[in-house]
Amino acid sequence: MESSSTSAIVDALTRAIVEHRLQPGTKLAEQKLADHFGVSRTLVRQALFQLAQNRLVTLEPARGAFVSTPSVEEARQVFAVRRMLETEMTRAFVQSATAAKIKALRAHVASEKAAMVTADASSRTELLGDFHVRMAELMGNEVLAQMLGDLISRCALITLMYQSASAAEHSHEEHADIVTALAARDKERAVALMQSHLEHVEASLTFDRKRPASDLAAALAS
Amino acid sequence: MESSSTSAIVDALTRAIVEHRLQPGTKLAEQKLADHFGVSRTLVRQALFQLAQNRLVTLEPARGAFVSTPSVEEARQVFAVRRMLETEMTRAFVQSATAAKIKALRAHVASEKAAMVTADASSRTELLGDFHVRMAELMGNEVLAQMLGDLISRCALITLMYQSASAAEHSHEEHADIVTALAARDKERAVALMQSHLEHVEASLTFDRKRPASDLAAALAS
DNA sequence: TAGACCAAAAGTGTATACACTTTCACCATC
DNA sequence: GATGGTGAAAGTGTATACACTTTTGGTCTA
Repeated sequence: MESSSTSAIVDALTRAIVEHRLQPGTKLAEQKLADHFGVSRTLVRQALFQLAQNRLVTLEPARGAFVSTPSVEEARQVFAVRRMLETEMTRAFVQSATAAKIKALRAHVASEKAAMVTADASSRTELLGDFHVRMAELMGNEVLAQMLGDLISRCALITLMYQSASAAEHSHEEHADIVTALAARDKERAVALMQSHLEHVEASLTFDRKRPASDLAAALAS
Repeated sequence: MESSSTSAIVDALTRAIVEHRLQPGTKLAEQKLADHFGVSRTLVRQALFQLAQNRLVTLEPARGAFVSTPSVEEARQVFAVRRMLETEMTRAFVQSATAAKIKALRAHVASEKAAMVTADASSRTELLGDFHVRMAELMGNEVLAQMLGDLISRCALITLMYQSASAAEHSHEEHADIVTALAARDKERAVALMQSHLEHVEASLTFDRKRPASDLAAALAS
């Protein structure tokens, strides 16, 4: 593999985890990762540390790193925070909405629509999450965008663990409705739609799956 | 994996930065820190990485680590996010408020009052920030509490960089008013008070200070 | 057979080594 | 005196070494 800085390793592992090639609970042995990426354990350890702070990986002292298995309780808390944050974000978005920003959101929804037909589950999940991050970015608040991005990558892990099939289609339609309300500058309607959207996503989680730990080498091969 | 040594270094540096013993812009040389803490550079580097993710420290490639100097723009964004999050948190708090929770907040406000007279500026700032984290904790949402804690430690750095004197007293009084509204289950009043409180804190920042970089050894001595 | 025990293997935690980059003082030049 | 170049010193980035812990697998025993 090519010359990998720490962030390249972080990105590769993040994708593998969020795209669900690495199942929650999988052990991430340092030397195996180091061999795979062609670097020393030093860089792998840095990457694992960073992923642990993103909550995608859990570190157990003297036992090693594992892909996180978010609990149901944690999932509910993450969604509760998202509701708080995004309710107010939506309100503020209407305040500062411009034609260009609406257009950008419409474009995103359009690309969602395309992906619903063609793409696989993890790509769809990623794109659906990006809608929310996109809103934050369009407001010009990097702090908000980064924070929401973190929350949503945690959601991606949760969603892929627990989400029932065919909820994606529903999410996409709700995004479209939200954009319509934003375009109409209808603040209260937009907020209400966003809240019910997040409630729907949370409600669609089944919270009863269990899957086996995945094979490290195979998952990173792609 | 996450050894107590590393987190001890993180804690010590966090305190030094938040308590303003280490001025923004100060260079954090790895070997000097390693000597001071009596460990190898390895652990110091891990700590600096972690602090960089908390935004208390900035890493410049091949040049080293420096205490962050948050820009005015970043300060405004952090406060914008806090307003979003805490507006809704306050709303939710009223919903789930119990006598015990109100009592806990009253106790905190009382300890603030004591500190206003006796404690130094950074202790007061810390205690004032803890009020907001305490609210999150009382709601039983660890994700929220941790996220707010991160935001507030960034605020502490910002506040200590920019805050004009005597704003602390004002904050304390506003906390007391918020608790009164919460105790009365007056949702809208509590939310309005929280919002204006955060606006006041942000407005009290002067955004025009400059201070020299501080001496590493002296700052960590205490 | 089930369980306890122990040694080897595997793996993590920390320190150190070394290559490469930046910084800085010193000197030569204009 | 200012400017620019040069080499040593300091510092960062990555790899490796080594101690210590956990895991594993087999053997002995009841």
